[in-house]
Amino acid sequence: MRLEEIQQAAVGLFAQKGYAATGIRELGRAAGINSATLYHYAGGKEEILSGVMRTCLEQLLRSAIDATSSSADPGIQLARLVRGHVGLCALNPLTAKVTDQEIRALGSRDQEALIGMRDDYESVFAKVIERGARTGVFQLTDLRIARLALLEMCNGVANWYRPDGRLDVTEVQDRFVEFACRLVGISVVSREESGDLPPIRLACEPVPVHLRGQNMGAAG
Amino acid sequence: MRLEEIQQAAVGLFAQKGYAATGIRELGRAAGINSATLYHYAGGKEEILSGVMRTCLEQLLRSAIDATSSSADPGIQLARLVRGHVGLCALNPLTAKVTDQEIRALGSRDQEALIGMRDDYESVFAKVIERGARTGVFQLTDLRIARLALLEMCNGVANWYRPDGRLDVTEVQDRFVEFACRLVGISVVSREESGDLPPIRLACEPVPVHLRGQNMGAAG
DNA sequence: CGCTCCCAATCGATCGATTGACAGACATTG
DNA sequence: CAATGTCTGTCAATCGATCGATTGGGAGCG
Repeated sequence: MRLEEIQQAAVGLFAQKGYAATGIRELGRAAGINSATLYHYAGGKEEILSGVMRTCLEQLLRSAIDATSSSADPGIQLARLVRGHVGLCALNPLTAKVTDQEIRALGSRDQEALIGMRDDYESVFAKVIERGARTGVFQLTDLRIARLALLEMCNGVANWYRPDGRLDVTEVQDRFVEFACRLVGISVVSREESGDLPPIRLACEPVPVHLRGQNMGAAG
Repeated sequence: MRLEEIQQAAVGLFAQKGYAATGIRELGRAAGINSATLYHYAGGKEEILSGVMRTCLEQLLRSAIDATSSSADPGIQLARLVRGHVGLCALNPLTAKVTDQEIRALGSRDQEALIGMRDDYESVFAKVIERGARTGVFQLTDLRIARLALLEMCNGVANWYRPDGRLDVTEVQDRFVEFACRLVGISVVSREESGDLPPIRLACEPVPVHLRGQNMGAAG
């Protein structure tokens, strides 16, 4: 699929230089095509960005719904939310970074839609935290600050984690589940309790160097 | 001072739209001067950005040295570091956001210098965390992940806190000191122990609406 | 022929930066 | 006092370059 190659090239450049500082000729060059051809497949610069962000937020939302549907325990729900979020940020750091930082680059139409999706996602966290605090499981003074601190902490993974680095994703997830549990004042939820749902690599995420040339799973 | 007005206008626009998406004519309009006049006072677009970032990082470094010099207890040192960082992010959210996100926009000269300052600052955190873990005060599995999670959590304050909002800075500082202590596995350091060093408003930070027209302290 | 894929060339607009000139304040002259 | 020179502050106009986007047409294939 030519669109995915374009998206991968775009995500790489957007994450490195920012959306506004990246030209469409540069995008074309990185994808190996002329800038005019880029419009044929992707429909324009802004459409590339909004498509990438929608892909990322849809996956986050799906993961959040999964995380809260298989147990009613707020601690386990929180651990699964964190595991899913950190897993996505770690496996798709560039996509996650672009999604987190470039909303302001979009026109008001796309911007409102994507902010709505982000709000939906964050409200899942808010509800879990609220229920955990109301039932006396979590020990928190200010629920809003706790949610913001937790989400920023998890989002930050996209700023420093690299799939070709020394740390493996599962270990980072374990560590962040531990942080999250400590943060809300409960004993640490084990990996068995929080489940080991495999994180998903998004199609728009550039393939790291150490995975280049590998069989991608499906028959080609 | 005309330079500070320009910096304030620039920080406001950079934080809202990003450095690359902000034109110098737009900067001039926001500062009430012609774009050519802007060069007379500030020397160019990139120089404005690097000046703002240097101001911010210098203040952070000074605050970190203060935080670690008045006590040898790793817990108290960590609490003071967090209090200082959160205080600066809360009082100067736009400057902090720009400083955190726009390093990539600079040329390699300024970029290297500022990355060096940031590394110096983060290494203060690293040393405190290392000593706290080595002496058995902190309960941590991976020191690097803990440092990164902690710093991202604190940096995030700049993304949501607004000085004209409902929360007061001290309360946010208290909450984040609590989170930090929980994160490293110690009992919460009280406000008395961590000190109440008043956070500083940077000259480049735009003045929030609710403070407009007030006497700024100095005569004249 | 028709269809898909692709690009060189070009559009008007805007970019960061520079130039040259004008206005006013102030000091130096006769 | 008036005339002149100098310096600072300011901006309209302009520089070449690049921006996102579009056009028209060529290459390859069925």
